[in-house]
Amino acid sequence: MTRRTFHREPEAVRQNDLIAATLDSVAELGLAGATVREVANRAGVTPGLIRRYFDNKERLVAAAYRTFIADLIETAAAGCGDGPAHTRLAGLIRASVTPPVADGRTLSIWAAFIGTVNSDPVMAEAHREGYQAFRDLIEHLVGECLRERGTDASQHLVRRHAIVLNALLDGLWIEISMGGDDFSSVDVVRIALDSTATLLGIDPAEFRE
Amino acid sequence: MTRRTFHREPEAVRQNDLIAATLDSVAELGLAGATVREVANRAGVTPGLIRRYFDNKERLVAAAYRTFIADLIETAAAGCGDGPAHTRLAGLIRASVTPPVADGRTLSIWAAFIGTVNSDPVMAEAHREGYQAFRDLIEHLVGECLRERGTDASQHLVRRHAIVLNALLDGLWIEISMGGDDFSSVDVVRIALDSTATLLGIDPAEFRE
DNA sequence: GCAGTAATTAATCAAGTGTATAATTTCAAA
DNA sequence: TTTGAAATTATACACTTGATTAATTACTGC
Repeated sequence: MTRRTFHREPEAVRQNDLIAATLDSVAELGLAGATVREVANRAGVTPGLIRRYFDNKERLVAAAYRTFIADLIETAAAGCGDGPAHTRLAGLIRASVTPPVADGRTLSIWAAFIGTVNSDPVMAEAHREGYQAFRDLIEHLVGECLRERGTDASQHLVRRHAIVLNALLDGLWIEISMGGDDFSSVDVVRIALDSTATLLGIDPAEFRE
Repeated sequence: MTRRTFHREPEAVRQNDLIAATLDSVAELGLAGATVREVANRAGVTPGLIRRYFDNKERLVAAAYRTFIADLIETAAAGCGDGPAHTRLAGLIRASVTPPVADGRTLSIWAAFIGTVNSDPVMAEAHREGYQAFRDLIEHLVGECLRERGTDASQHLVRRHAIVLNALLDGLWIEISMGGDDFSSVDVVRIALDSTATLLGIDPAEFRE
């Protein structure tokens, strides 16, 4: 009986592979399906190896969540591009309501993780970090946007607008990703942009890039 | 050695107790913590009994989800009261962003369940039912509201407004329930009502009940 | 009070879980 | 080519899980 052959990988690569395999497992099988053996199989590796890269399964899952959230925000933020603030904000919104940010797989992973936040302090911390980052990004853009057009941009108002806009984007993202409605006939990007403009008191025409 | 004493309960009562125990478990320990034994303990019952009321654990969890969603929507809808449509809509909004609809426990349960929807067809169906109900409720109220004030209430426009409003409420609900921000200084109800009025093109003053 | 039915308990099972460790294999350096 | 350290596999263990079944108990109708 011969052992299976294997080849070594740099630490960073193996970690990434394991994290990717974890996210795949969570997306397809739910958090309960992301067992050590399942993850190892998907990574083309033996279960025992996981322990060499992560102290325990909890750490692996937490690391996967951090990576997932960071990538998600980065992808959304990449839609900003550069230019005037209202263009960057529009880009962020567009990115938030279209794939790959808004899609079923992403929502599945997000929801699975969110469900643990309340009962798992480690996950709660990982969540708080990522969430704060997105909120700050929006608040910053909204502030710049208002200042750009010379309207009232007091801290209080900016914060208020950021809360509402953030909520709207979260909600739209969920609705779209869930896929329950048929948005085929409706232009979700248009809806998102027009609603944002209405909420911020901006002429919608300027938001259509 | 004597057995522990017990007393019989009507079928409906035991089922409710088991479902309530399941929801408590999910809220405090996450879905993974809602084991047959944990649920039985909380219900003051022996694990084996569960199988007399539910074919298997999956059914129990699905039943718990249905009950949870139905109660949640009912609670929110109860905020409507009666009167003119815009008053009822305002009531629904208020109820959606304040306890007991908007609170950490509710969000925890919701998130835990949502995380299973993608990988579990039974849960997916249970989810679709509840979600549709809330969406229909909003769409109906929005339509009535627009017709009430004589503005354009075409099916297309009503649907569009319902999508946006539903998203906004979902997002606000999540933000508030999550509790990350300190909404102590801000009046969330006010924010929700004003935003809705702005989106629907209604005078915010009429929305402050 | 008594008997019978059905709810409930208790005990057990096989399967799957995360973890630990020793035996192997790879690969880079000498 | 050889050697040694580190990555990887293989195996095993203790525990938890959901499920099953027989023994007991509580309650209902007579």
